[in-house]
Amino acid sequence: MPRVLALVDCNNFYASCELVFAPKLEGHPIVVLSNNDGCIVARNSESKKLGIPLGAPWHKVKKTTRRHGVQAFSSNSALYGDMSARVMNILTSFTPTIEIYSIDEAFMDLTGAPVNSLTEYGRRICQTVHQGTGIPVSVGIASTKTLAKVANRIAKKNPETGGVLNLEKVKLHLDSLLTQISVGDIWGVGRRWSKKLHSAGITNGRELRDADTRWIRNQFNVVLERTVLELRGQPCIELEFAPPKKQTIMCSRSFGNRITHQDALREAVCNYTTIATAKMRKQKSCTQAVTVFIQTSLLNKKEPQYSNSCTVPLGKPCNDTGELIHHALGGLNSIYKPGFRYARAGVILLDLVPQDVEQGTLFPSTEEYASSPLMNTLDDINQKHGRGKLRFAAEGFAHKWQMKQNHKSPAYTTKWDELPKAGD
DNA sequence: TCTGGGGTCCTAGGACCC
DNA sequence: TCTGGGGTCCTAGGACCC
Repeated sequence: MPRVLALVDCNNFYASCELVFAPKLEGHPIVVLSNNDGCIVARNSESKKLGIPLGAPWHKVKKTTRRHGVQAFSSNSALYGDMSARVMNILTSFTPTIEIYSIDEAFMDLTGAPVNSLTEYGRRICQTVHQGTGIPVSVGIASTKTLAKVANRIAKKNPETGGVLNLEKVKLHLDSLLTQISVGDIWGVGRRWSKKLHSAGITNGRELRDADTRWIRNQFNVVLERTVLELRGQPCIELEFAPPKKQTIMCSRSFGNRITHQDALREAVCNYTTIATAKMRKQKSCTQAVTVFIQTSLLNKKEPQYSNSCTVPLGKPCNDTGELIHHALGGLNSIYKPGFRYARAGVILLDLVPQDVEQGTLFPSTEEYASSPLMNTLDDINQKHGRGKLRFAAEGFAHKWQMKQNHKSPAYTTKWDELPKAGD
């Protein structure tokens, strides 16, 4: 039976989330900013029409966008995460064979569904998600993930499709559709390879599909070769219904203001360790090494630059926040140099292993690496009452380095005291 | 003054071993 | 002049994704 996949992708996801709770702004241009109000990461269609570029540094475009009446929102990840979960829930009610690919995308396996009613089915998905969450989505249907991505893209760009395109049904036009897609817009082709492909005379999706696979493999790698095969309708990338555990977990932030004292850096590193470690315990893993890194602003060429990192091997798997803070601070101490204005720091937990398996020992002891009651209690309380309710003293309270969020919307769906009020 | 954050996979080359 | 050959493991860096 030929495989049938759908890619469901939320339109302008972050911007759409904000609009759900600010319906008055419907029809007006809005943008969503990255952490620290750094740059623009999402725009609604009105902002796109104004020509506001994705990725633009906010401080550079703030004035002009204001003139156009653009409303800006700071990143509100709690809101987006919660809205995402609602969307995915609805998709799962259509079929359990779904791979949640990112915060705003999911692949669905529709193999076996009658081909002629697939477009209709896609429409129902759009309507149901929109009704249930207020989020608009597009659906691309095809035989491989890469082609489903193509279909989704075309559906999104062409309103006359109603947001749904079944590539199997428009096969006659496939060549012309692929010709219209620039090679850099194909899933799996980034900026670097797009450039290299262009200089080899391959400029659009059709030319990539028809390229010689051996040549692609030699000049690029096996990953791009798979992309070519997928464009031909030959599945190479499987669906993953159960997401694998993360192999590394990172937490890093740019600071709202430059840091010049080690005390503040220590505080930040403690906080990041706490966040990363809680994430790690949530997926029931232990780490075997922790990396700390610090950087001055790499973009500011006028300032003296310094960046360094330190990896501390742990000897045995660990998931205890206190212990990891100790190691992270030790690492920080060995790389810290006074006299610089630090812009960013981060903590990475490496070589993650399952919590209750001690690797390489003859007699694994399960108790030793299970979360301690203390860590469990800590996680429970912070889960219920919000992160930072219960914390290590080293995390501090002042947090002068905390990121800028001057335009943040409330946590409408995840905090009781920030629920939207009727009449607002 | 101010430019995000968090991941994965692949490959080449060096270290090391026999 | 001329200094083996083959295998494995690890790491850093480069590419990609959202």
